[in-house]
Amino acid sequence: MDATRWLDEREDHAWRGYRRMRRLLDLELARELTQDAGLSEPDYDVLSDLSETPQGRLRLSELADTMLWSRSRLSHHLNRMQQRGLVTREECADDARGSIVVLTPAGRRAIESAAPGHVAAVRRHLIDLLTPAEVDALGALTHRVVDHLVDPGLRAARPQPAAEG
Amino acid sequence: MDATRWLDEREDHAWRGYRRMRRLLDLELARELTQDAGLSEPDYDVLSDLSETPQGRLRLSELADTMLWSRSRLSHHLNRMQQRGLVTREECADDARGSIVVLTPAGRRAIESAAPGHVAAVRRHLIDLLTPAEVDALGALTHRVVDHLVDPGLRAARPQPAAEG
DNA sequence: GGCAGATCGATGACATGTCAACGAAAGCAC
DNA sequence: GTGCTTTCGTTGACATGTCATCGATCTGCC
Repeated sequence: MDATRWLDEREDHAWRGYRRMRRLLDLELARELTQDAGLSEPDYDVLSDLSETPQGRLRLSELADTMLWSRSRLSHHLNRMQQRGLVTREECADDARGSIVVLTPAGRRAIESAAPGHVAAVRRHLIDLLTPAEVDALGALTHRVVDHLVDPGLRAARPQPAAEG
Repeated sequence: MDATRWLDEREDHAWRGYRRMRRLLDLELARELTQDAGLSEPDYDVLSDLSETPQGRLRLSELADTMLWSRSRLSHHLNRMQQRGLVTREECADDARGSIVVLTPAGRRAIESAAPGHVAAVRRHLIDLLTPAEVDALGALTHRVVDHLVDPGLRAARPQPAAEG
């Protein structure tokens, strides 16, 4: 049992910063989204993923996997969205167990009117505060962490500081 | 009404990466924390902040502000932690409205036994996957975003790549 | 002192997320 | 086809977070 390697000052700074940003950024984006469009962030994400498909239709399990949600959570959330008329469910022809989530016209209007404001908020509170190099670093770093979480066997190594371009 | 500036490919990559990392990293850290120490992340944060004070005591509102929690949320959560014997409440001498949150011996044991494993998990799943430059970049970027959210008036500008000091 | 308004923390109602369990249907072995 | 196992999506119970509200107390002002 060797001694714990605590976080040094820089590591601690990064870790605390990440957690504070996560909390405050989420709060602010959710606040603006609710105020401007009457949608929660989960609502927005569901509608957004649906609207990116050609037909505005997705198998429930496929949508859940894309969003990294449990089927249970998605099912509950769809009930609420369905009651508000944003989505409907249809039976799946191939698989009688399945159900297909369908964007309603109202749902499409909702996401289309919400998107510009939301993207602007993401820019204003995050993206436009970063240098291009930081945007790239954030993209690289987050995807490396995600890949490692999905498959720790990959031993997702730190890229070598030098070399490579 | 000018056209929306959508996210370009790199910006979208960073934004999607951030959201996926946030979700997966939180899930994994919470999972390990529950399994190894019987604590949730909120539990851990409360205990951690308390244990960093000399006496293990903090005014409720002070703790709430530090954690960026609402007083309501903290009050609810303390009820649950109190029932499990991790904290207690004491009256505040200076201010009869106030209450002081106190770490119990059991609470101190809980955080002290949980901390090494949790820090190791943070290293394994995040910090140790980053280059030193990325750690610094993450620290700089997140704190800039946080400062801007706390006080947008600061116009927290992107640091100039060159020059300036 | 006495009043007006702010702050503190608690509470109840409600929204949301998690977890375990379930019935129905599909897949697979034989 | 018959059974065993897995997958799909739903459901109910419960844990957690948010919001509006409340009584109590403090603060500043007169």
